[in-house]
Amino acid sequence: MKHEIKTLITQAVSTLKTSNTVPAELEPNIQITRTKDSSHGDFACNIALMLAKPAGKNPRELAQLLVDALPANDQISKVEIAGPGFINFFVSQDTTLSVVETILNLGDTYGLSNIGAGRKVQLEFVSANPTGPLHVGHGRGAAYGATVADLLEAVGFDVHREYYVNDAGRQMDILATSVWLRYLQQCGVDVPFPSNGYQGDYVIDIANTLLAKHDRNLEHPVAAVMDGIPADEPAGGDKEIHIDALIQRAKTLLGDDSYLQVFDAGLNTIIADIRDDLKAFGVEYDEWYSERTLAHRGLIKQAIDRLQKANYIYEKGGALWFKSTEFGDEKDRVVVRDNGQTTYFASDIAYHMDKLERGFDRVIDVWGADHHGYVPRVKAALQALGDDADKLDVLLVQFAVLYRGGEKVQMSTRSGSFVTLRELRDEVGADAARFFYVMRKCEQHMDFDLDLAKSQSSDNPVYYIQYAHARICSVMRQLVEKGLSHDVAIGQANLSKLTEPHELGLLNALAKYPEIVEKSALSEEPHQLAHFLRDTANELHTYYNAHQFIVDDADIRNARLNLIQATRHVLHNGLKLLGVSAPETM
RNA sequence: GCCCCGAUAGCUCAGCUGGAUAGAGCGUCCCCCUCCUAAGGGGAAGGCCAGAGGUUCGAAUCCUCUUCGGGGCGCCA
Repeated sequence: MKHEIKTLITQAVSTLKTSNTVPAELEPNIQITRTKDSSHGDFACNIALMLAKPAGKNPRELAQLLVDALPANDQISKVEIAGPGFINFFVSQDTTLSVVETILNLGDTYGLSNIGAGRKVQLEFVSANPTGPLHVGHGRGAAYGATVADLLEAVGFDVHREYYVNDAGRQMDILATSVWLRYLQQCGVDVPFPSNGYQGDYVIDIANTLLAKHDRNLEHPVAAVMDGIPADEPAGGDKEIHIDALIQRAKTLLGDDSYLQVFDAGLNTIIADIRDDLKAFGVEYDEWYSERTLAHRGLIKQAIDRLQKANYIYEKGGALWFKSTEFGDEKDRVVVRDNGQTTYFASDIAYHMDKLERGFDRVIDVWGADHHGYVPRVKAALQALGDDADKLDVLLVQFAVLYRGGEKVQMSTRSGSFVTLRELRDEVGADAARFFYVMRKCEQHMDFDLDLAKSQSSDNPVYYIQYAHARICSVMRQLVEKGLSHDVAIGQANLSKLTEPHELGLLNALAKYPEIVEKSALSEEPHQLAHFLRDTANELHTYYNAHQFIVDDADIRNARLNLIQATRHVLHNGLKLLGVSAPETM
């Protein structure tokens, strides 16, 4: 409907252009908005206010000219000029009511569209280092990324969901070494555990499976492990130097093959765990992209070569630097260290180069807001490579802080006692977690109230919406118990009897749903859908309290049942897009 | 020091990308089940949209400055 009114206005404007009432060169941005107040009709357009000045007319006068030039349309029952010069449109009753039939026909597909026209979008999200279980901070990125992906798919984009696995680099060596040291401890070797190692119990679990598989074949005496290793921090040394020495020692004593086995035992166990965890959270990927393969396929070298050929690489202090400052970054960045190893950034350049070469029309990265400083250099690299950096959008997600009993829940990765995503799911359930995470704009800091997420009351928006859905299902069960049935055709024929304010409010909400989905998707703002569903649930509950659905008059009864069934579809479809279940009983 | 995000009711947040009288929920106070789930509904009170300038027909929304929060500024990943 919105689009149709826009078309009408566009035609009216061009009519005025041909009569020279409005300068022909104007290309106005026509905005049609839903009104807040029903006395202003259903839709409003502010075009006359915007064109008044360039056309040299007063807004109300111009509005009248536009209204006069408006083509006839039987879906519009009335057009009014109001206030300073708004053009208000009143939609005909038939059009208002037709949404019910549309929804009942389309069912699960109501709200889907094809604005994306099959354009390929790659969406990378979570991509947490596989050095331990996901924690609650990752949960927000997971819920947000998955929902944006589903929304984009709903409006017709071809979405590719990807997890970038950081399976190379020093952090992974620290993990492998941590696993091996725990393994040695399980063997009874009295080695100290480094302060900078991964402290979590899951490392011990991995060590135990390693022990079960390899018996004591990876064991070395404590002297061989620790002799000549610089002191750890608590002993007055440097924890970084200490752990690096231990990594080297592990590689030397184990040899390449055994070291890789320890490394992969850690990596594979954790990746499998992350995959299960996300799956239980309703989040699945099309691809798990390995950082290691970038090097194996020569992509890192290829990327650096291309930058070199384009003259954006120079040598300083034994390292190779990328001139990212030429593209607005605040300083140049190292891509190859003086020890010959490429940096994480070099991998990321190669990864993003590869993303664009895979033919996506658009590439979206969902990152934690703490990585925001990283955006300019990645964009700089794409520009330097001659790729279209505008195809890349980075969505930054702010932190979520958990509250329990009004107190901030302390998190500490260091001690290994952080709150994991799994613990969160166990505590509040996947539905509440998914909903709460997307209830806020992503750039908004979030207070996640665990008690509220758990509470089964109207305070909790998840239950409130789910309850509206369950209530409708319950009404349908009651109908059967009373020996009645729902006749959709009779309901359809009597829709015009739905004239109560509650019914009109609900009809309005249902008609708005496709616009909400479109807008949530295109602006990457799932919270708009979350808020819409809450409002729609409210309309339903209000209606439920004010009116009886199962009434004696079969005409009104079936018309109302059509309306609430349509509402049920919208709630169901919307919740599904948010990754939340729509239970039939509660 | 530089950069990013935020500041709206007592609390947690919306505000449809510049429009009509700034909205929800919670909390507080009053009210509604012999009736389809009270996991619900109705009503009341509650606001200098952090502050100051600017842009224009019109600003919570856009620009500048200030104040206060959160985060980031490695040859770590």
